[in-house]
Amino acid sequence: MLYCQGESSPLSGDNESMKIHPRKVYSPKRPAVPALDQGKIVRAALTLLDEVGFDGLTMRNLGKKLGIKAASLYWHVHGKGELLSLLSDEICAPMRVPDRTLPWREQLEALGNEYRRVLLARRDAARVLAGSRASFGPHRLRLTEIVLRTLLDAGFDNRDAAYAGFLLNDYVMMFVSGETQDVNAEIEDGADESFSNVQNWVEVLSPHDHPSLLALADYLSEPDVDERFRFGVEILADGLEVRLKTRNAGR
Amino acid sequence: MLYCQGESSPLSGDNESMKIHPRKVYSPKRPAVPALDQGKIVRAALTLLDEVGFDGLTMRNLGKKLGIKAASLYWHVHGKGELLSLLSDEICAPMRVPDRTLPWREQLEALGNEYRRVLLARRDAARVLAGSRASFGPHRLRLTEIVLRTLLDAGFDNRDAAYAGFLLNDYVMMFVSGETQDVNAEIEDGADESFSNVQNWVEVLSPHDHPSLLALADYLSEPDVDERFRFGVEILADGLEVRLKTRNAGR
DNA sequence: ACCTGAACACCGTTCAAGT
DNA sequence: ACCTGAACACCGTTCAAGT
Repeated sequence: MLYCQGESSPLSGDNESMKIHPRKVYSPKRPAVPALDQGKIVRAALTLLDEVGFDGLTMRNLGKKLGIKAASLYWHVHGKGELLSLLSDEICAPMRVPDRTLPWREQLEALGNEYRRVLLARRDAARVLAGSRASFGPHRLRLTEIVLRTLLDAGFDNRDAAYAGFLLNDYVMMFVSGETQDVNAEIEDGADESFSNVQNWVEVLSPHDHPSLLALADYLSEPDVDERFRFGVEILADGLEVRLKTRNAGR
Repeated sequence: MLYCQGESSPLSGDNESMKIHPRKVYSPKRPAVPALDQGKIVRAALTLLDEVGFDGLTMRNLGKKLGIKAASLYWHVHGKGELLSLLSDEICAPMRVPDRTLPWREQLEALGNEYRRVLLARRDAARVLAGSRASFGPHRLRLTEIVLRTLLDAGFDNRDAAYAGFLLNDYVMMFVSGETQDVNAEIEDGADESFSNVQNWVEVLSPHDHPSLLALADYLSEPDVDERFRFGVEILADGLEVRLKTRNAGR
C-alpha cells in the first residue's frame, strides 16, 4: 500500500463523547448541551460548500442550514475568516501520507498527487484555501511537516528544503485553482457573443501576430489535465534533483 | 539593454484623438462626447485599485470616483467580471519582452522576473488576475505568445511548450499572490491572541511532532522573498532543461 | 445614446436584549 | 452562557424613466 492513513479528525467521528449524558441535572429548560459548537458549524459549512459552492457559502446561508440566525455563529467563530481557516484545515484532513521508505522523488510525487486529490474532493476547495490565512491548523501542519521532512531526508539543506516545500505547495494549489475555475460557464447563453470561448478562439486570432499560440491551440484547450499535472510535477522533481546533485558535488 | 518595450497601450496615452473636436455642430445641450467611456473607466479603476486595494474596488466606489452613479457603468461594461478582465489586461500592458537573441533559459528567467515586476507594480494585481476569467486581452495574448515562441525556439515540442508555458505563468502568479497576501495584518490588535503570528509560532509547536518545521523556521518566515523567487525559477528552468535534453537524446 | 433614481436581493458584522 | 432581533453599512445588478 502506497499511503498510510493519517489520524482521523475528531470532526469525522460523531463526537459521541459529548453526548454520553445529554441531559444533566441542570434545569432542563435550556439544554445543557448547546445546540451549536464549532465542530457542528464546520461540518455544516463543508456540506453547504459542496452543495452551493464557495460563492453560496455565506454566514446567512450557513445559519439557515443550521436552523439558527446568522448572528449566532459569531459566538462560536470570530468571523468568516476564521471559519475559512477551519474549513481549510478540515479539507486537508483526509490527506494520506506516502510510505517513508520510498525514494524521496516518489514520496514527493505521491504527496503532490494526494494534495491534488484532496483538493478536488471538495467543491471549490482551492478557493477556500486561497481565501484563508496562513495555514496553522493541525492537519496542514502535519502535511507540511512531512513534506519538509522528506526533503531534509533527501539531503536538501534547510534553505532549499523550505523553498522547495513552498514550491510544491504553490504548484498544486495553483494547478487545482486553474482546473477548477469554470471557463465553461458561458455555454448557457445561446448568444454568439461567447468571446472567451475556446471554440472560436482559434478563428479570431491572427496567424501573423500569434503563430505559436495557434500552433499550440490543441494543448492550450486542456485536453488532458492529469497529463499536464504530471508534467509539472516531473519538471519540479527534475529541477530539484539537479539542485541536489550539484549541491552534493560541490562539497 | 535586456528588454524591448512592447507597443504602448492606447490607455496609456491621453486618447487625444477623441478630443480633437470636443464640441461638434450637434445641439450642445448634451455634450456630443459622452462623459464616460471604457478607457476612462479602466483608468479610474486602476488608480482606485492602487488607492483602496481589491476589496475597495467596487462598482459603487468607482462610480463615486468618476462622479457618476454606479448604474451608469453598466452601459459601458457588462459587469464587474468584464471590468476585472479589462484591468487584468491593462495591468500586463507595461510588460517588457526580453531580447530574442538570448539563450532560451535567460529569456525565460527574464520573462518570469518581468511578470513578477509588473504584478508587484499595481496593488493587489495578482488578485485581480486571479479573479478574472481566462486571459484573452491583447497584452496577455502578446505575453503568452512570446513565452510559447521562446519555448518552441528552444526545441520543445508542442505539448511540452504548452505545458511549460502554463507552468511558468502559474508559478509567477502564485508566488506573487503569496507574497502579496498580508499576513502582517493582525499586528494592530494589541491582544496576545495573535495566533497565526510568526513570532510565537515557533514557541507553540511541539518539537516532537514538528521537528522539521521548527528546524526550518528561519526560512519559512520569508526572510528574503527575492531569493525564494529566484530559487523557484531556477528549479523550473533546470527541470525544463532536463526535459529538453532527454527528449533530444531520445530521437 | 447615455445617464439617473430607485429598487431588488443580497452580503458580513455588531450589539442590546432576551432566556 | 448562548442565542435572537434588529439594525448598520455595505455589495452587484436591473430597469423604467429621464434627457
